Amino acid sequence: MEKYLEYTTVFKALGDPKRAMIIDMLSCGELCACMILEKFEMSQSTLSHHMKLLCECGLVKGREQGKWTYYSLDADMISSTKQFFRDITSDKENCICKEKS
Amino acid sequence: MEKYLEYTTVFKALGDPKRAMIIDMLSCGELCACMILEKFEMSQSTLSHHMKLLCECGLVKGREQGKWTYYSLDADMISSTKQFFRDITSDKENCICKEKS
DNA sequence: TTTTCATATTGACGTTTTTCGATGTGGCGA
DNA sequence: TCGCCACATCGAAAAACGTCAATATGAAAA
Repeated sequence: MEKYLEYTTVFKALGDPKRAMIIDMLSCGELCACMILEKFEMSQSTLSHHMKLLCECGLVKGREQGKWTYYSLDADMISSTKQFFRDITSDKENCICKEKS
Repeated sequence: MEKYLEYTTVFKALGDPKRAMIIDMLSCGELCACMILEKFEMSQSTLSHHMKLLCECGLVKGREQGKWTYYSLDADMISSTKQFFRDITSDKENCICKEKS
């Protein structure tokens, strides 16, 4: 059950169109918050909140440099999320549906 | 932007541990609602609500037979979701981050 | 036909999420 | 040092969500 909970925050993070779009933007490389903000009609505090969620779930990493914060995708978390999604959507021997309750 | 919205409902659906677990259970094959209910501490109406969300986002299909409703995964939606996730997390030429705003 | 069973819907309630304006913080240039 | 800039945090308001008990629906059994 912990496994489901771990990825719950990831999917919740992806379950907002603006955050999904931010992930898409970061897929080409690091960007600072101000560059992301330019693309959206959103207050600065709202963006900051979205970035916090994206970092907390592990999909995104932040790197502070002087006044700026640069954000980039965390490749490990992305691939383990893909793996998780593959796991729960494919047949397997030790599926929870086969547990004797 | 419509593309992000389309998958928003899918990721929201996955963003609940019990629904992710239901997807996992269905990955081995069709199950009726009563079998799923057995695995959870959840009221019948709550499960029905979760199943409705899972169907509405497209991940799950329902098939009514007499008194029972059988649920199963929709392979097409699952593979297109994988594709979408792959798209937004991989570098590409026409990335939105490269659009001149 | 009447009852029973599986599931869906409704209405309510507390919790979480989204968003904003206002304010705080820490670095950098003047 | 002083003020500006990029970003984070706080507090509040509105909307969305998860959950339940009660009730409705519709099919099958009695």
